[in-house]
Amino acid sequence: MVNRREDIAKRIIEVGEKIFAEKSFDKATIRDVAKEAGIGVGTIYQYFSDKRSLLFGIPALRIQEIIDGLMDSMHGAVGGFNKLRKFSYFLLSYLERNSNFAKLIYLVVMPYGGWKDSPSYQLAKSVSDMFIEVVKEGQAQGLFRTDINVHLIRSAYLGAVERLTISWLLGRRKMSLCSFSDDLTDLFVSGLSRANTDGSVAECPFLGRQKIVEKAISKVGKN
Amino acid sequence: MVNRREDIAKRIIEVGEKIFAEKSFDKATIRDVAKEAGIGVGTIYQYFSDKRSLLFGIPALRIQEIIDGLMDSMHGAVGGFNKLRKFSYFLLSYLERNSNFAKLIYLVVMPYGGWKDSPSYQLAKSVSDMFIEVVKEGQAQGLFRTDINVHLIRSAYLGAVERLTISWLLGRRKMSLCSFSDDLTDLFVSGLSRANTDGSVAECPFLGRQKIVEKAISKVGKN
Amino acid sequence: MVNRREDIAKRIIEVGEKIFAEKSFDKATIRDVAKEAGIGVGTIYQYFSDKRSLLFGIPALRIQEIIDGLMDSMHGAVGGFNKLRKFSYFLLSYLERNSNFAKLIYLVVMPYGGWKDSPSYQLAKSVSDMFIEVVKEGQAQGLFRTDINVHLIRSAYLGAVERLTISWLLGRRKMSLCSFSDDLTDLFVSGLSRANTDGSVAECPFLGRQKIVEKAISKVGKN
Amino acid sequence: MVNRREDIAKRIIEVGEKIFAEKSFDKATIRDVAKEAGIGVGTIYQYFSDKRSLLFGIPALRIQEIIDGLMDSMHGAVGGFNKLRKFSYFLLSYLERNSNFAKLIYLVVMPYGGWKDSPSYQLAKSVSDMFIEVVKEGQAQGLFRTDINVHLIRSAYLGAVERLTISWLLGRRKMSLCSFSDDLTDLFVSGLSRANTDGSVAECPFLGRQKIVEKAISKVGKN
DNA sequence: TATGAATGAGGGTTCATTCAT
DNA sequence: TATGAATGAACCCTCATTCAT
Repeated sequence: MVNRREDIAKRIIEVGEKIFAEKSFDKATIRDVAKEAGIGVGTIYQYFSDKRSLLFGIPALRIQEIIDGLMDSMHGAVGGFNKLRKFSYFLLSYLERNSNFAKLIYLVVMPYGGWKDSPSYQLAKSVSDMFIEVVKEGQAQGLFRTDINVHLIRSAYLGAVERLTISWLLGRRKMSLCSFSDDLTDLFVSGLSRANTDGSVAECPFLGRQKIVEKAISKVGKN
Repeated sequence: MVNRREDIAKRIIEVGEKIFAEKSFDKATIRDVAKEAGIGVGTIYQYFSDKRSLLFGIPALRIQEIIDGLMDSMHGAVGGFNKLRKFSYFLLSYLERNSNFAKLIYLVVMPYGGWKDSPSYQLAKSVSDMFIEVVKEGQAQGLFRTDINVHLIRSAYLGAVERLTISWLLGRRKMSLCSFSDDLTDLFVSGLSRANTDGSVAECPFLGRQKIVEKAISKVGKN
Repeated sequence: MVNRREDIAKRIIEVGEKIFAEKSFDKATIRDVAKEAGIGVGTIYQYFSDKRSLLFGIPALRIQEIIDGLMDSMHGAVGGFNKLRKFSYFLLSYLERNSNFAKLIYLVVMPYGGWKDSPSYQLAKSVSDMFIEVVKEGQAQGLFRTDINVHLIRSAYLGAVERLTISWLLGRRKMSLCSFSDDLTDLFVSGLSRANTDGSVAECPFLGRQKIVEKAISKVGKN
Repeated sequence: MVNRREDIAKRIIEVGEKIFAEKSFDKATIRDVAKEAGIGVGTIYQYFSDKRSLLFGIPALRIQEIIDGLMDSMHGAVGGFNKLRKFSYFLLSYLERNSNFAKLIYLVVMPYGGWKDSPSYQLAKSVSDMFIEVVKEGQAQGLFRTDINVHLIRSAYLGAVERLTISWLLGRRKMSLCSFSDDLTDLFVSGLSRANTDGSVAECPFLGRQKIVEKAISKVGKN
C-alpha cells in the first residue's frame, strides 16, 4: 500500500517545510505545497485544518528528532562541559544537515505570532529545558557559576545558536556550520577574558583541543 | 507650513513602525498605516515606492539613533570591558524604551527576505561593526582572547541580545530588559566557568559590583 | 437484516429533512446528512444521484401522508364548507406537527428552482387539486360562488396557509398553528359564499364592475 | 460627472436584483454582478460589506417605491373597500412591472435566513402595516368584521398575493398579473364583510362555534 | 453494497497599487 | 501635492462527487 494515511501526512510536512522555508509563510500558497507534493489541495485540508496549522504542524517531527538526537548524543558524556559540547555540536550539525528546517523554524515559525500556543512550541521548550538541565548539572558539579540566572544563560546561548545559524543560512556557507561548535561552546564556557583561557582549570573540556594546548604552552613560555 | 515633506515622511515612518510591530508585515495594510497617520493611502506612495520599501525604510532613523547613542555612551569608557558594558546597557535600554522598534526589527524586518539588500541593513551592519571594534580594542589591549573568530563572537553576542529581547517582548515584562545588561556582559566577558569568576583579573569591569566582590570574599574563605 | 435498502433510504430522507430544514439547501452539506444518519457519504449516492435529487426526493413521503390524511379527514364530511374546514385543520395541524417538513417545503424546496420538474411536485399538485375539488363540490352544491376563478382561489388559499405557517415557524410559536384553522376557513368560506355576492351591501366597492352588476341583475331576475 | 457614488451604488443594486433573481443567491456570484455592472469586483465591496449585505440591500429602494406608490394610489380612495382595491391593484401591478424584484423578494430574500434582522425587512413591515391600517379603517367604518384577528387576515392576504405572484412568475404569464386584482380583492372583501358574518347561511360550517353563535345572538338583540 | 479519502473547480474576499481630481 | 475610489489578481478554503477497497 503506497498512500497510507501516515505517508501522505509525512509528505505534506516534508514539502511544507521546503516551500515555507523557501518562500516564507505568506508568500507560499497551499497550492504550491499541494502541487509539489503531487496531491490535491483538498487533501491537505484533510490533514491540517488551515494553513497556519500546517505551518505549526511541520516542526514537531524535526524537534522530536532533535530531542532524541541530543539525548543520544549526550548519553555517554560526563559533566556539564562535555554535555554542553555535545549539545552544541549536535544542534548545529542537525541545523546544518536540515537547513530548510533551520530556515523554517528561525525565519518563519518563531517570528510568526501565536507559535507559543502551538504544540510544537512545547517540544521546542523541551530542547530549551534540556539545555538548562545541562547548565544545572554543571552548576551542581561546581564547574559552572551560579550567580547568573540560568534563563538568561539559556536565552543567550540559544540566541547565539540562532543568529549563528541564520548568518550561515543567508551567507555563502563557505564554512560548515558545525565547525563553529567548539568555539561557541568555548566562548560560553570560558568567556572572552584572556585570563580564562590559560588552561588552568582542571576540568576544562577543551584540553584535548590543539588550540588550547598550544596556548597553554605558549603561556608557559611567557612565565 | 506645518506639513513639510519631511514631517509627513517622519509621521509615516513612526506610524509604520507601530503598525508593522503590532500586526507584522502581511497582516498590516497600507490603509492601516494611512488611517493611523491621518493621511490618504496615496500619500504614502508619494514617499515610498511600495509596501516593502516602507518596511525597509522604517528602521533607518532608529538605527542611526542607536549608532549615535552607542557612540555617546561609549565615549568616555576606557578599555574593552567598559565599552562592552556601555554597549550592552545602551542597546538593551534602547530596545526596551522603543519596544515597537524592537519587535519590528527582530520579528518583522530581519526575518523578511531581502533585507540584506536594503539601505537600513547597512546601518545595522554599522552597529555590528561597532561591536567588533570594541572586541578588537579589547584584544589589542590584551584583555580579550584572540583565538575565537570575532565574527562568531559578534553573532553570538547579537544573537543573545536578540533572543533576550524577544523573550522579554513576548513575555510578561515583569523585569526591566536592561536589568539583564550586566549579567549578559559578564557572561560574555567571563564565561560560565566558575574559575573565571574569582575576580582575579585586574581589569575586570565588574569589580565594583557587589555580587562579584562577595564571591571573591567567599572564595577566600574557602581556601 | 435490519438495514434493508428501504430502511436506509428512509433514514436518509428523515435526516435530510431535518438538516435541510435547519440549514437550508446550500448551507447544508451531504456530509452533514451522512454524519447525522450515521452512514458514509458514499452511501447517500447509492440512493440519490446528487444533492438536488436528495432534496427533491425528501418531500414525497410527507406529501403522500398529507394526501392520505386529507382523504381520511374529509371522508365523513358533507358539503364544501365542512370539507374545507377539515382540509384546513388537517393541513395546518400536519404542518405544525411536522415543522421541519413545513420549513423544508416552504423555505427550501418550493423556492428552489426546478422543483416543478420533480416527481414530488406532482404529489404536491395532488393536494392542490384536492382543494380545487372541494371548491368545485361547494360550487356544485350552490354554496360557493362561481364567479371567481378556482385557480385564483386555490392560489389565494394555499398562499394564505403558506404565509401563516411561515410566520408561525419563524415567530415565537406562542399559539398553536392549527388554532388559526377556523378563522382562516371562516375568512375564505365567507369570501366564497354565494350569499355574499348579491350586491346587497351598499358600500360594495365592486358595484361598478360589470361582473358584479350582471350578477346583481341576474339575481334580481331570480327573485 | 458620470460615475458618482450614488450612481454606482444604484447600478450595483439594479444588476444585483437581476442576477439574484435569475440565479438565486447561491448560484449567483459577485463576479456575475460585477461583470454585468461593468465594474470591478472590489468596487462592490466598497458599497456592501459582503454578498449577504448586497442581497439584503437590494430590496430597500423597491419597497420604498411600493410604499410611496401605495400611498399615492390609495390617496383619493374612500373607505376600506376602495383602499383595499387600490392596494391590491398597485401591489400586483408593481410586482408585474418589476418581475425581477418579485422573484427576488419572494424566492430569494424572504426564504433566506436572517432577513428579519435586515433594514429592508423593516420597510417590508411598513407595507404589511399599511395593509393592517386599511383593514382597521374598514373595521372602524363598520364595514369589515372584527371577529378575525387582523394579523391572520394580513398573513392570509399577503400570502395570497405572494403565491399568486409566484405562480404567475413561474408560469407562462399568459394573463396579466394585475388582472387578478379585482377577484382577489373581491374574495377578501366578501370574506371580510361584516354582513357575511350574521350566520344567515344555513350551511355555515361554523354555526356550532361559540363565537358565531354569540354574534348571531348579539345581532338579534340589535334588531 | 457501503465506505470515506482524495479531489479540484470555484467563489468570496482582500488589499497593494493606480490615477483622475 | 494629497487624495481615496476603483481595480482585479490572487488565495484560502469548501464541498459535491468519485472510486478503489
